[in-house]
Amino acid sequence: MNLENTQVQMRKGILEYCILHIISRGEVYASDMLDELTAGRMIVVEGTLYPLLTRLKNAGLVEYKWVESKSGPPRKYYKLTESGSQFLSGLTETWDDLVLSTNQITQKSNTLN
Amino acid sequence: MNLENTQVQMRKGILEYCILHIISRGEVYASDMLDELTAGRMIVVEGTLYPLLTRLKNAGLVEYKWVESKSGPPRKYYKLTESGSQFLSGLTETWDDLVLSTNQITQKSNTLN
DNA sequence: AAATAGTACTTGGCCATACATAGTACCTTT
DNA sequence: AAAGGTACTATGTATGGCCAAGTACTATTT
Repeated sequence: MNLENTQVQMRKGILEYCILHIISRGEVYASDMLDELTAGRMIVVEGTLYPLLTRLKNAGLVEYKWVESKSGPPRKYYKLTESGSQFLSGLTETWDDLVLSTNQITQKSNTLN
Repeated sequence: MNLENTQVQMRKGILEYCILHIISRGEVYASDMLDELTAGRMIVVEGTLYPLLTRLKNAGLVEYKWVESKSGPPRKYYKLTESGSQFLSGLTETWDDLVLSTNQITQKSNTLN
């Protein structure tokens, strides 16, 4: 039980939320997502992102189309499905609630005690 | 892949943070913690809390002493160790960073696009 | 044309945690 | 002694993040 490990655990599920959100803003492919995540200081490696995209696709939350590239192999451009859009709404609420609860619990010493 | 499942995933690691924080405010036993978590709308069941406390104890982050009760079996009253206090500091930073990053990514459409 | 480097995506296995479920042990009340 | 409540324990399942290695395609270099 070390910090690094707990940091990994804390990310579980949250990445899914971030990625769905990024996809919701327009069609993107994996490298675009990595760039946006990195810009937000959320470091993600390929071995995490690609399996996650596959899960989202299998769950019917996203879909993709192949688009040829001028500088390498073709890319999968993702976009949200209707189902994925609804799912994202639910996730947003879940995340907001979680942050609210956590803040209330961890700041209780300053406000109630 | 459903909402309920993702909600569970999102909690991973965060409970550890919340519980360490609760223990940091004074000696408490399991039922006290459950009450505080519930008050913050963070629902936790025994099957989650007790194993977590055992892990924290084995990792040397918390320690406990048995205290007899007037209304039932004796209780384990927990408090943070020096090591646990440092760990909590690290966790606090991790959590704050995670919230910051997530908010930045999910609100990007309003600020940068 | 062959070798090299870069980009995009895939796959298999490992680990830790949240949870469900069932069970143990102790105490008080009736 | 029986019943009910409280406190804690143990086992097994499912999931996701990550590492590491690998495949496949393209462009560039030699």
